[in-house]
Amino acid sequence: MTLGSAADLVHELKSKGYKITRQREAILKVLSSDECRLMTAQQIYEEVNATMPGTNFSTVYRNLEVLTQENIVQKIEINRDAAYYELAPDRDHHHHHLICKSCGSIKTTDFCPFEAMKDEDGFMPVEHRFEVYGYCKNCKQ
Amino acid sequence: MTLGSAADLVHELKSKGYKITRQREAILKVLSSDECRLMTAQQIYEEVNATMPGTNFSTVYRNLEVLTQENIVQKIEINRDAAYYELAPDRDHHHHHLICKSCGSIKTTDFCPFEAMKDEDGFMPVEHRFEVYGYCKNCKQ
DNA sequence: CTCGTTGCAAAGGCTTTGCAACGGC
DNA sequence: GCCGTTGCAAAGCCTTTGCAACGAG
Repeated sequence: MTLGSAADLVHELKSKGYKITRQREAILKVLSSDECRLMTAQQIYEEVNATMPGTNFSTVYRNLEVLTQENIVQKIEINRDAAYYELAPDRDHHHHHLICKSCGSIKTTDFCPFEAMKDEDGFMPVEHRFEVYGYCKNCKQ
Repeated sequence: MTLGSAADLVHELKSKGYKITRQREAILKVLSSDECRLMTAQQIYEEVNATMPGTNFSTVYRNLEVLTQENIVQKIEINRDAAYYELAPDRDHHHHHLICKSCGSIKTTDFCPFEAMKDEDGFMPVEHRFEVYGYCKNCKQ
């Protein structure tokens, strides 16, 4: 699976029968921008409106839902304040999160505990979440 | 640290300057009942009202917040529908969760990936969450 | 032209908060 | 009696939904 560029993702959506709107393109562009992104709907909304002014909050939410269902985006519910979204593991490299309890910054780590896990009586694992909370380099004085 | 019985926890709260009310006792009793519990505020509210009819939702929430801050209870935000609460790892044995994507049942596992994690450049870990989503014995046909 | 998509506004659902009454200690 | 706690009702906040207008193919 190729690491998703915005254009690739647009193409993929199209081939699945979805229409390509300027709003949809803007959202995909934000999500697949260079740096590793873990964003709230609010943040995505703001960045999208920088290129596509007038785009509605509902539109962002509805598209994030479509993208999540099509497994292009992964929804992460770290805390109840707001859900986070990022490119799905298939599109990006598999990783986990280091979350600073002080400044809220989120780093990614390649360490994955999943392989080490022994069989759990009868349970068939499909997905997993591993998040570490602590203090980042700047905040740990 | 002793595994918290309701009486112990009541005593601990008292020694920290909190007043002991019948509502508070009922909440602690529910949380520290025999089986490993991972409950929503709604579920706690219902069980508390079985012994203390008339207890308000706000009271449950306010107490859960106090208990979380005093590190007696741990708040787990698995999905946005509702937060889950359980005795904090210090009070209970350390464990993680196996969550069935079909029936929603939650089992616990003693497997913990934390020791295996290598140092992450400058990040000082304090807490961690590891949750595995999949299908339980009954649902995995 | 058709049917998916958007904007708008309102509703939903969990959680929090203001305030007066209550009740541990 | 004091001050933390409760009950009640209302508000907050993220997210979802109904509906008419829009627009991609």
